[in-house]
Amino acid sequence: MKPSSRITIRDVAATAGVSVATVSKVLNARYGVSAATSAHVQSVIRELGYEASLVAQSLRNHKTNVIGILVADLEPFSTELLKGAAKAIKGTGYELVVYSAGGRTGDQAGWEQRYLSRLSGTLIDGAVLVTPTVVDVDYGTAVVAVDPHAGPTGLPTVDSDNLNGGRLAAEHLLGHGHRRIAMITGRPDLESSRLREQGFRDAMRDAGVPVDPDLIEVGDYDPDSSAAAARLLLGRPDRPTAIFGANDVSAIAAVEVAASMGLRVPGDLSVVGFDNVPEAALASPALTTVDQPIHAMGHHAIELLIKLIHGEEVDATHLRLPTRLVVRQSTRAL
Amino acid sequence: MKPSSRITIRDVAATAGVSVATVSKVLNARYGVSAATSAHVQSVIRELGYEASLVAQSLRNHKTNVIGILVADLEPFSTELLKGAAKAIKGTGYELVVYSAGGRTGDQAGWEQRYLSRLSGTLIDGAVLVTPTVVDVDYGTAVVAVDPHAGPTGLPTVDSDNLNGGRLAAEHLLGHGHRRIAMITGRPDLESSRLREQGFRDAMRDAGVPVDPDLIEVGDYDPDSSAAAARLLLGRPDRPTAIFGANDVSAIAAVEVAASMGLRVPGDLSVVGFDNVPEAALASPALTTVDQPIHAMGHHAIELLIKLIHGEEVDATHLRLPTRLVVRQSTRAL
DNA sequence: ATCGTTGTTGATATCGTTATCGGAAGTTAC
DNA sequence: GTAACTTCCGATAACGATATCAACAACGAT
Repeated sequence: MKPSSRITIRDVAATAGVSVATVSKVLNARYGVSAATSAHVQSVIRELGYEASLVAQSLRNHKTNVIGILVADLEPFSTELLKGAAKAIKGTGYELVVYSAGGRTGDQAGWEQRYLSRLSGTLIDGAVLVTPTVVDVDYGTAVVAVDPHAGPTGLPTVDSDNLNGGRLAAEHLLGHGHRRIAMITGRPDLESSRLREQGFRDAMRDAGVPVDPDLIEVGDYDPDSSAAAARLLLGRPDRPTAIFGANDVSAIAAVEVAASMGLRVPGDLSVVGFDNVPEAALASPALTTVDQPIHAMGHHAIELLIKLIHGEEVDATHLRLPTRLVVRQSTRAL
Repeated sequence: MKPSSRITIRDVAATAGVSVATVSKVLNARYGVSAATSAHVQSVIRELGYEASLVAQSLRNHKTNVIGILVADLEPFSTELLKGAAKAIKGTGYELVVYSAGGRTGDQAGWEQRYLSRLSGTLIDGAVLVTPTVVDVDYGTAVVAVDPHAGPTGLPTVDSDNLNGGRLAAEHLLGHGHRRIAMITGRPDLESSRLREQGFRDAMRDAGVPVDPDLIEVGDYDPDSSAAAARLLLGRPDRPTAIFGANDVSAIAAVEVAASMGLRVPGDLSVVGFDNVPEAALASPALTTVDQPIHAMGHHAIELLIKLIHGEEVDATHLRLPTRLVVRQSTRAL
């Protein structure tokens, strides 16, 4: 009583007493089949529980209706982006395949390159890249990059106003009287990281506060690396009164390091993050952070990608969404 | 200068001066091709940057090397499970497609049924179901359920020891002197929810403490629903001194409701959760909770599924992983 | 010289679907 | 009654890969 092999269009044609061509026409609502036979074929389809093979359709139509999303790792930011993308994709007729490089497992750069060449035109119709090492090459497919690699790139892009975000964070701390403000920066190869730092520096300059080079440490957007940076910063004799973390992960790591050193946040140290992932609101103390509309970014990335796949004209291939400051409990006036 | 259409096996055969059959043999390392031609063909493949079409291979081989994971929603638990699955799938030769029903959007039950019938045998070789409404039907594919629907089911399953977990939570609170202990239960249709409640009741009975029916409210594993339940419980004149949330989401919701009512956790109210998602450690106060090894569950689900796909003998189709109590700051002796 | 063996290669059918095109009816107009 | 349409339907060639099987050459054995 095994279900035997899958029901094909031929089975349907046979039991309906028509040709496969007719069944195909019925399936795709093509012109050239009478109402009567159409109804009959449809009833047979229902009766047999026939479903067209997506694989065969893909081969024939040169499109798979699958969109890939490549993330370097499932950390909070990409997870949120994934949620936004997953929601956006509903009802579009596309499916979402998730490829995760699986963290810093020495997989090295270029994995998305390899993935893409293997998949494009064969398993996916397009891809959203949420991964650092995006090089500006001609992928065979439609591609949208989120928070892309530094450097001018011709790739369609979705990001947020990182420059202004960095400025907002610094201004918030400056406005609260802080002067010795440290920063744990992100991955130097990421455009977002550079812009956040630049915004931070701009605000400091505008306020006439010099940036102490000793108070800038690289955190790589990564908890361990950021914790090390925080330990360095807070171990200094003239330790900073505030830290700006390039993302929430590094800010939270800084808070934890501070706590382990007996420093109270925000009593002894103010901390500002970036991203406003859900964890920021849950952290204790709740993290003051720069919000980027992550879900919306995922949404726009999918929308943009689908337009590109369809070959539609897109007015702006570089979408930049606004950032804003969310004040919570991790900052206090000096 | 467009890349023109994709390079096919025919192009390779043509430029290499051999037949497609030979190229195919080289690709699959089949017997029957001389070392010389093999080397030559391989160099042509490299030169042209040829990649075999996964779609065509799928059609021909009746397998796609894609595994689907169906989640009802990307809440913390499924997100963690997804991470575990994503990590486990690396190096297996399979890809992971994520299907999210997108929350309680009236999509109604049966969506995974529809998905599966549309995808199985055509786009995916098997599926992991992380979704409530798993009915015990014969899906056309290999299927593994995580935290399945209540009721005996023949489906291969991965879950954790929910019964003992519920007991651990209750015993912890009882051991701290609590007697008026409330519970916010999960979705009544889920086996996990029922078992957690049962374990809770068992421990209460063994301790000789009667369960006040007024102190059991349904939370559906959902933040809003759980918050409503918490408001009900904490609004009572004889309010409980402790709450056991059927998952971390409801426990955190309860903490928030308590805070909004001016109650201090753990001072005025002890709260225990279930799952030990990352949010539990970040919450303030850090949540005492019952840990289930979510990543491991994802890992085992993928492993089991791949074995099923390969038709291997599996010793146990029902994997039950242990739970353990993680004591943090949200509970205190009465 | 004939036969069998081994090693290498290529034609070809097939997977399940869709687009194209031709043919068989039926209908209308003269 | 025939020409010109309309409808409706089916045969068939793709899509890109793989497995089967036949063909063929080279070789040694008889």
